[in-house]
Amino acid sequence: MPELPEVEVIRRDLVPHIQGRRIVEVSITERRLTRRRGTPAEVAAALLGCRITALRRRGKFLFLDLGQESLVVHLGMTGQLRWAEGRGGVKADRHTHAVLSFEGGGRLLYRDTRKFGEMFLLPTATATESLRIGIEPLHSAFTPRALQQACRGRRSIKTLLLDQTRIAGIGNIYADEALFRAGIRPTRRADSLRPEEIRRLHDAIRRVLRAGIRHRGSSISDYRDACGRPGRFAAQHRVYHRHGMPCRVCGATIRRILLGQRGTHYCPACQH
DNA sequence: AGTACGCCCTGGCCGC
DNA sequence: TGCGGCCAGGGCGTAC
Repeated sequence: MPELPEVEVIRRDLVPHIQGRRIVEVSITERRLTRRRGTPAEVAAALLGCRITALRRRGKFLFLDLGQESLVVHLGMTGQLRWAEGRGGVKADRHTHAVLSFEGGGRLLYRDTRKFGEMFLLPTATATESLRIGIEPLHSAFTPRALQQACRGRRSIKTLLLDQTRIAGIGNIYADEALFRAGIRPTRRADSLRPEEIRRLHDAIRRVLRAGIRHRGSSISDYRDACGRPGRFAAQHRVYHRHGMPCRVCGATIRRILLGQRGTHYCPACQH
C-alpha cells in the first residue's frame, strides 16, 4: 500500500517526465475516481490544455499543480501511477481508470484494482489546508515535542500513528516498523509514552520513512514505482507481515493482532 | 470533541 | 478442477 515513502518515490520519478509539460488529452473512465469532487467529465475538461507547474506531496497525497488549481491524487490501497514513454510500451488494462497524454508524447496512467484511490481538483492556494492533514514527519517542524503534542488522547499509539489528521503519511507498514524500531508495543496508550519513548519513536519514524524512500518503497503486493518496478524495502521489514517468523533481533516469534481493525505486527520480547 | 466501527472494492487464498 | 466465502485495508460517514 502506498504510504509516504512510496508516494514520494513516485513523485520523484514523475518530476522529470511531466513537470513543465502540457496535458493534451485526458481520459477518465471510472466514476468512483472523482467521487469527492466533480464528475470524470468535469475533471477531464478542466485538465485539458493545462501545464503542470510542480509536483508536491503532502502525507499520502500527491498534488499536480496546474496554476490556479491542483489535481490531487490519493492512491488508496492499490493505486499506481505509471509513466509511459511515447505511444507504445505500457498498455491500459481494465484497472486503468485515467490516462493523461502530454504534448510531445508520453502518457501518465492511473491504475487501481480496488478503487479506493481518488483524483479531484482543488484550488492550489488552499488545497493542503482544506484536506486537514497533520504534521509532515520528515519536515523540520516535526520535533519530539510535536510528536508529544500529537500523542494526546486515550487511543493506542498504533491507531494514533495511522490518524492522518495528527501525523501525515504513516500507514500500516511504517507504523508497525517504526514502533518496532522504537521498542514500543503498538497497544500502548498514546498518552502513556514517557519522554524517552517519545524521543525514540520520533527518531524511529524519521529513520524508517527515510529508509523506505532510500529503498524505493515496500512492495508487499501491488505497489510499483512510476516505472513499474517494485520497491526493495519489504526485505528490510522487521515485523510487518513477519508473524510466526523469528524476530531478527532476539529470535522471539513475531505476533500478529488486530488493532482498530488493522493487522498489527510486533515482537513480544523487543517491544514494551 | 474524541473515539469506535461499518462500509467501499477486488484478487487471492482457503476449504470442501 | 471448481466454487463459495472470507480477508486485507485507507479514509469517510455515522453513531455514541
